[in-house]
Amino acid sequence: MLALTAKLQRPSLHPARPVGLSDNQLKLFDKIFSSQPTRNLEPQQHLFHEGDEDRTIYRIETGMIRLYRLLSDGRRQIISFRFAGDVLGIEATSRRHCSAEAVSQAKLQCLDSFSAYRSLKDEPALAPQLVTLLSKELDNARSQIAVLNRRSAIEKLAAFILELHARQGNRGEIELQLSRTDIADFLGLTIETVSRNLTKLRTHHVIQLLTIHKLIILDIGRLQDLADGERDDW
Amino acid sequence: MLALTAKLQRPSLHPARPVGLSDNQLKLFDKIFSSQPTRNLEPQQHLFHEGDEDRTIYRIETGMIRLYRLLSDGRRQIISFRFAGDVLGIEATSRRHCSAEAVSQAKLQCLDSFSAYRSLKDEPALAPQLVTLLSKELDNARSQIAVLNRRSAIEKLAAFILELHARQGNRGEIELQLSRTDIADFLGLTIETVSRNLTKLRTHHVIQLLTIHKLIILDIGRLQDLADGERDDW
DNA sequence: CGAACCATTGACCATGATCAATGATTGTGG
DNA sequence: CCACAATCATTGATCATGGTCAATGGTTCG
Repeated sequence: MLALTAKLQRPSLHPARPVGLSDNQLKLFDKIFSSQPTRNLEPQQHLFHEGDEDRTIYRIETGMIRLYRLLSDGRRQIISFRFAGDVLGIEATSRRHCSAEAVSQAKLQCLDSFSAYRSLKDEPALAPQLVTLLSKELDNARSQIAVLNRRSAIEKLAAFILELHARQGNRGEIELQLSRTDIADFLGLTIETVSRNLTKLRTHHVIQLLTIHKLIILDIGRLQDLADGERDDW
Repeated sequence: MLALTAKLQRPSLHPARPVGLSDNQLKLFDKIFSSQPTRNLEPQQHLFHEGDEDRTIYRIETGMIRLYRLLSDGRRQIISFRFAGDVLGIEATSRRHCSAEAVSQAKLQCLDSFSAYRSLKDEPALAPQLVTLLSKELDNARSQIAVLNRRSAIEKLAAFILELHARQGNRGEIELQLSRTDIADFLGLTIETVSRNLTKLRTHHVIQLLTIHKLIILDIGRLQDLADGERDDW
């Protein structure tokens, strides 16, 4: 999921532990994934649904995927956004725990779990790496638990922007391929609250909105303070 | 973590996927854990802290453990409560992601990760089981993400009580070994809100409080409805 | 160009946090 | 064993945050 370069002990949307793999781990996975078929997804197309029995493991080559669950009242909780290099679906035991849907056009490498477990026999070094991968996802999920609770809308949003910023290589312009609804469903807010707080950041010259889906950070220190819950009584 | 028997699609505190292991999985783990040393913890004693480098894996024999993280403002987010049979700490990669502390007196079996990975060589069937175990924790964490967000205090509390009830074998009396602060830190509420909503449940004859740490469910249907967000405008 | 969708803004309201006081329970030392 | 302190829980009053409803403005696509 998204990584964030943040001070230690400061709860961020996700502390700096990306789900992706280190270089030598990548090599092993490359070897396994390389001979596998790929799959292309159009925006809004589903990869799998909550409850599905399929157990394919995917690695994102390009594009962006959202994982989500539907709540009883029809609301959608986005669990995580996943990017190129991330691995999806190792966690499926008998059924999918959540749905996966393309945000942007995406290309994925597919690996059925039988092949994966066969590979485990030839390649025992793979097991600890699977554990590592899952551990990072778990860490990630737990970070979000710590974040979603009892943090104000502005804190969540500031942290989210910083996260995207870090994830996109700290470049000046930040691409929001996401709709306001996506952001809201991820942060556990309404679109109105997201919109209002973006405006607040804008009018206080912390960010600048170039278009609806593109923004620049003007005052990253301020943004960091906000994400950390430092009080600013504007 | 806690398991909850709830209708499908109805978000519960945790859908019915307990972290514990199935019988034949237990046998394998028994074999590995059996020759290992144990450790006893007094209430409020820590097993490990966030950031620690130790990578021991534990299985709870008796007692109750809470996993938590500290937020920058000093607040504590309880990630999960763990009971007898649950396994802790497989997810540690280089450092602990969260702290573990005994709620009640607890006895744990310890397994250092070197032994675990050595066992993996002799026992290749173990790897998928480790994955399963972690997957369940991940599922669990994600369930809590879906739950903590945008659910009212009464929904959270009702679901929590049902969870404890299921976890304690659906017996009449429910033991709350936890303080109000524990509950609040788990559900992302304040102790005042927890207290007020317990009172609300009490005055509407949904539960009865025997002592501060013991309660009976009087109207489980009502409680279920509340947990599911069915509107009751008392 | 118009329709459909998405985002913004405003007014109002409900929920739960905060501050504060009182009651209950637990633990400790005389 | 009681008395006192300390901790924990309950209850009340007030307030702020963010949700809801509603209207308007922008963007995109056929």
